Amino acid sequence: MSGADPAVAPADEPALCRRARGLSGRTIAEVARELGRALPHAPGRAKGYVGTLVEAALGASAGNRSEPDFPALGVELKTVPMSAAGVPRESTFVCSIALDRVADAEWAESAVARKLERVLFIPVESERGVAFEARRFGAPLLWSPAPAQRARLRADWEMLADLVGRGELDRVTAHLGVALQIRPKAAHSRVVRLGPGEDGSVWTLPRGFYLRRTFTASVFATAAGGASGMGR
Amino acid sequence: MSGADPAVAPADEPALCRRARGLSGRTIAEVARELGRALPHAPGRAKGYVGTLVEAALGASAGNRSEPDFPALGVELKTVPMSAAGVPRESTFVCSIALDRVADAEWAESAVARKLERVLFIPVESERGVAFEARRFGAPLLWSPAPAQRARLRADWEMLADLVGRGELDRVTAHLGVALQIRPKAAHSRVVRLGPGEDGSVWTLPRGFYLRRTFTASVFATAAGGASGMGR
DNA sequence: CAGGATCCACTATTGGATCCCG
DNA sequence: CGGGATCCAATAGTGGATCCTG
Repeated sequence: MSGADPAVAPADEPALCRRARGLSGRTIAEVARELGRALPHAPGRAKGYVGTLVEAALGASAGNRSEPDFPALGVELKTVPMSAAGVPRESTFVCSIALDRVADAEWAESAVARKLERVLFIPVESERGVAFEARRFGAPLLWSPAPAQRARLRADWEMLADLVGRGELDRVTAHLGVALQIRPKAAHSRVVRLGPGEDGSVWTLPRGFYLRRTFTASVFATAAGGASGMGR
Repeated sequence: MSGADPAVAPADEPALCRRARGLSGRTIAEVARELGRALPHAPGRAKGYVGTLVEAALGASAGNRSEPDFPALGVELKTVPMSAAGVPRESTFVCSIALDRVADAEWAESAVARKLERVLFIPVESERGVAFEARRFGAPLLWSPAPAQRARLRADWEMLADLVGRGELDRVTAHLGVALQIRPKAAHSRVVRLGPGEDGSVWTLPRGFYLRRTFTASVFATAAGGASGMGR
C-alpha cells in the first residue's frame, strides 16, 4: 500500500490533497491492482469506472447519495478526461435537475452552487491510442470558483432555472449557457420523468446540469499560471 | 444617382463615410444597376465581384496596385461577408507575402501593418438562402487597431515572418497565429514562386496574410458596443 | 500576376444518447 | 434510480484550393 488507508476518509484538505497527488503519474491499472479491483471487462464498457476507482482510492463516501463526496470537508470529487494537450475532452456532469423544484429555488441554495463551491479535479489521460488501463493520472486541482467564474455560473443557472420553472423545458437545449448547460441525464431517450410544462405537468426526459468543456478548460488553464480566469 | 459622383475619390474620411453609409440597407442588384454594371453571369462565379463593385461605388482607385484603396486618405477598403447573426463568414485577405523580402523587414514597415492602420469594413449579407443579387450591405465600420489588437497582430506577424525568413516555409500552416495567419494565395496549387528554403531558394506556393474570422468578429463586436476589444 | 475574394473537403466540436455500478 | 461518466452522429469550423477582373 502506498499511502494512508483508502477506506478511511481524509481528515482535512491537506490530507486529501496528499492522497490525490499520490495518484499523479500512475496508471489506472496500477491503482486498480493496489485496490484489488478488476479492470473493466470490455473496452468501451468502462463508463464511470475511473470515477468510482478514484473515489475508492481517495476514501470518498461511495454510492449514489446527493451529498459531497467528502461530506466532512464539503469537497466534491470530479475526474476529468484530458487530451495530450492538457485540455478536457468532455463536459463535466454536475448534478441532476429536480425539475419540479427548481422553479422557486435561489442560486445560493441550489445544488449547482453547493457542489461547485469546492471541487477536487483529478485529470486522467484520455487519448485514443493509449490503452485504457495504461492511462495516467495528472496533477490534481482543488478549486473554488473565482468571483468572475461564480458570476458566470450564477447567470447561466438563473437563466436556465427560469426557463425550466416557467415550463419551457421544450425550449431548453444544450446550446444555452456559457459555462453551464442542461443536457439529458438518463439511461436512454425513452426514460421519462414528470416536469413542469406549459399546462401543468408533462412527461419529459430527465436532465442534468453540466459544465461546458471550455469552462473546465479555463479553470485548468488559469490554475496552471494562466492570466485572466475567464475568457480565452 | 444617389450621392456624389462615384468616379471621383472622396475628399476626406467624413465624405468617404457618408458614401459608405449610403450603401447600408441596399442590395447588390440595386448598387450594380446604378453603376451600370452587369451582375455575375453564373452563381458561384462571383468571387471578388462585390469587392470590385464597392470599390467603384465608393470611388476607390481600382486595379491591382499595392497601395491603399484611397491613397490620399490612407484608407484600405474591405468587404466582409456576414452571417445573419452578424458574424463574418470568411477570413479577410490582407496582402501577399514577398517571400524573399520578409526576412529582414520590421513590423512597423510591413505591408500588413500599413494596410491595417486604417480600414473601412463594409459588411455584406452572405447567407445561403438569400440570392446573391438580393444581398444587402450593412453599416460600415472605419477601424484602426486598438493597442491590444495591434500588439496581437504584431506578435503574430513577427512569429510568422521569422519562420518565413528562416526558410521554414514548409512548417508554416494556417494553424499558426491568433489574429493573423498565412495561407496560399494563388490561382491553384500548382502555381509556384521562388522563396527561401532550408538550403537557398526553393519553389513554393505563393502565400498571403489573412485576418482570422474570429479576429474580424471581435473587431465588429467591439465596435458595436462590445466590452473588451479582444477576448471571446 | 496582384488584388478582389469565396469554395469545399475534411477536421474539430458537441448536443443528445447511452452505459456501468451500487 | 442517481451518481459515475463516455459515446457518436451531426454540425460547425477552417485550412488549403480555387475563381474572377483589370
